[in-house]
Amino acid sequence: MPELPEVETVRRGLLPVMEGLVIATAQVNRPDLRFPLPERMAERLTGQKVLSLRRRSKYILADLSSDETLLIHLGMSGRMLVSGNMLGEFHHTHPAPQKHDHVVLTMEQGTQITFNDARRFGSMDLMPTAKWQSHKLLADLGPEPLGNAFNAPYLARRLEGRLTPIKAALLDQTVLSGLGNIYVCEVLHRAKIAPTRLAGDLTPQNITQLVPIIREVLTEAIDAGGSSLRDYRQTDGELGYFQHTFRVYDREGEPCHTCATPIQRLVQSGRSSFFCPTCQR
DNA sequence: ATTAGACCCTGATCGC
DNA sequence: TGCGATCAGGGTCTAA
Repeated sequence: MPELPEVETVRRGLLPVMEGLVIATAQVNRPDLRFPLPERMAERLTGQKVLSLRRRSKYILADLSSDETLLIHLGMSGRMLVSGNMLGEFHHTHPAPQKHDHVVLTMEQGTQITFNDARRFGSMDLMPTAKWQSHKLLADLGPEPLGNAFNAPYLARRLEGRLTPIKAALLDQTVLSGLGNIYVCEVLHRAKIAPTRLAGDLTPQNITQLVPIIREVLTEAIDAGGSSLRDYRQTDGELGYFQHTFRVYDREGEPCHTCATPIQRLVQSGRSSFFCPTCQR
């Protein structure tokens, strides 16, 4: 599942084949994703020009000429794959339809954009563009980690007094939006903070260090095209390569790059935390 | 108000 | 090779 860097990579991959261009047809193969697809989605997309393609947290938003916005969430296993006639280059054939190709958009110049999602935790919705910020899935999201509203005073205020582990607090999308399991693990290792530390027990120095580390990890991951473990692919089917840079995630038993102590794994609120028991306190 | 746990669904992998 | 248990980048909902 894609976290912020993977979603941003997908958005950048879709940009040249969607923004400013018209959706010729929309085909829905399966409407029962995480939530049912909106009423008459295919008709509401057909003939619309995509005015802009934005990202909010782990969501992609396509603003349409109809004054509606298409909201896309990839869930755990969702992919957006681009094929066909792209930017004047002719890629001779469309790939064979795959299992779990739930929605296929065909753009006017012939590009096909396929939403494939084996687990169907992903979702799509349509809403009035003017009201996008109050959409149920977006209304409670915390600030973008790469934006100005996310800073040390803000984070300190949100963590103050919280008895939950810092791991859980950073996964809480109302605190900040965009981090997932991988990047929280990586951030906490770089910040030398144990995932079990209570959020309210972080020192002001911890919090001051955390903010630029979060920005750094996410920026590096975006530059690497995201992380590909199992499902995630860029829009051209290529893998991201940030996984080669992991310091702790999925490295249980392997030596810490800093001190050689074996990386440990523990389960917190149902998810694996990977950490170095020596470096992270 | 917070927080932990079950649940949603499919597929890959591992141990037997 | 087969089979069950376990695990997986997400989030929502319920109940304590």
